[in-house]
Amino acid sequence: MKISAQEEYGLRCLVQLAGTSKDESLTLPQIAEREGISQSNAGKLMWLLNKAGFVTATRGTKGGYSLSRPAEDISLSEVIKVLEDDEVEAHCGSYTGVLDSCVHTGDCGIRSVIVGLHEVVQNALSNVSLAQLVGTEKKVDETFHRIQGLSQVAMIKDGRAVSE
Amino acid sequence: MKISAQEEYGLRCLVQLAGTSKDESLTLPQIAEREGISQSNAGKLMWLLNKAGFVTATRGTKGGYSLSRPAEDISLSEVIKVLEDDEVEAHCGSYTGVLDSCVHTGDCGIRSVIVGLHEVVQNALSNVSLAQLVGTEKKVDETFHRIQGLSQVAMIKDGRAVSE
DNA sequence: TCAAATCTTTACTTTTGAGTCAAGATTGCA
DNA sequence: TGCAATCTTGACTCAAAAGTAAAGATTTGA
Repeated sequence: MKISAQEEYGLRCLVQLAGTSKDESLTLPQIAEREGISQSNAGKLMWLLNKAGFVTATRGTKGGYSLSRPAEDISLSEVIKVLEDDEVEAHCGSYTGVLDSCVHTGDCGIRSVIVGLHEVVQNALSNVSLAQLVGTEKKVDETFHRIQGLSQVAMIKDGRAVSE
Repeated sequence: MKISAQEEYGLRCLVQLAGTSKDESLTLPQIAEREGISQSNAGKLMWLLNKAGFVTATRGTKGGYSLSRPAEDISLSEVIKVLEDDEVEAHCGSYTGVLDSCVHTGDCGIRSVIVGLHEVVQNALSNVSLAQLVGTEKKVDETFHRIQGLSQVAMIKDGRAVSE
């Protein structure tokens, strides 16, 4: 379970914009420099984010990119959904080994794990907004640890999960 | 955020063993056939799982693989930790763009997300055992949805997260 | 209108992960 | 002992993701 380069860099570019005052915009060279990536790469990412409606691009002198919506209203789950390139829906069609379709037809425990995991991740991400990533680590840490703690408690109280 | 081929197939091979009666073992050709992957690929995966101590391998005629511990005692979080090839600890050393180290030194909101996400996933997985994956989808679904529901409730009650 | 600044798009190259192959080592059985 | 079944290991090939490059399109301002 790993975040892809596209997800990470794309998110970072958005956070740069979120940290820029509302009436200003950032150009491709600026974004590239601030994130330590090439201008070409930044260009591709911003193109994706523009297509998805997160940013507005203006061409010509004095052009650049800015967020289309307030950073507070953009949740990470939306962003990641756009930046990740495969859908969970299609899962049974990938990882089919040497065959055309997955050997596990019908009732499949693995599938549940994949889907369940994706839900857990999306749920966690839906509780964090772009705006929260601008400042220090504290706010984010707090959010995740709250989710963390509660799940833990639930599992212990329930008791069945691990020792079933 | 995506599960790798190694994680998926490795897990599936283990589930095959978990579904085999305690005194029996499965050979490489058997595992490969049941999961629809090549024998070579299965060999590599089982070698990893053997090295990590999840399975015991016996060579020679009548040999094969079997679980080293009861399936009920093996949690998915342990398994995934072994099958995923990069550590979260090393995160700031990957995705450094064209530079040698990440441009975000010190206090970094992105890092929190990566680490927090990993914790959420590991926590969810620690509540599912190999044994639970053998049967139908129901048990797994239940577990994940329980985690899901509780996080959701917590966020709503708290209220700050999304609309801060 | 023209040139400079900027985004857009497609094609190409590089890198990394996935998968295969083949030779080697160990065990059981006749 | 010797052969057949089985796991082990490292090198190799292939495919997909990541990143780069270059030509094109749009806007602003002189």
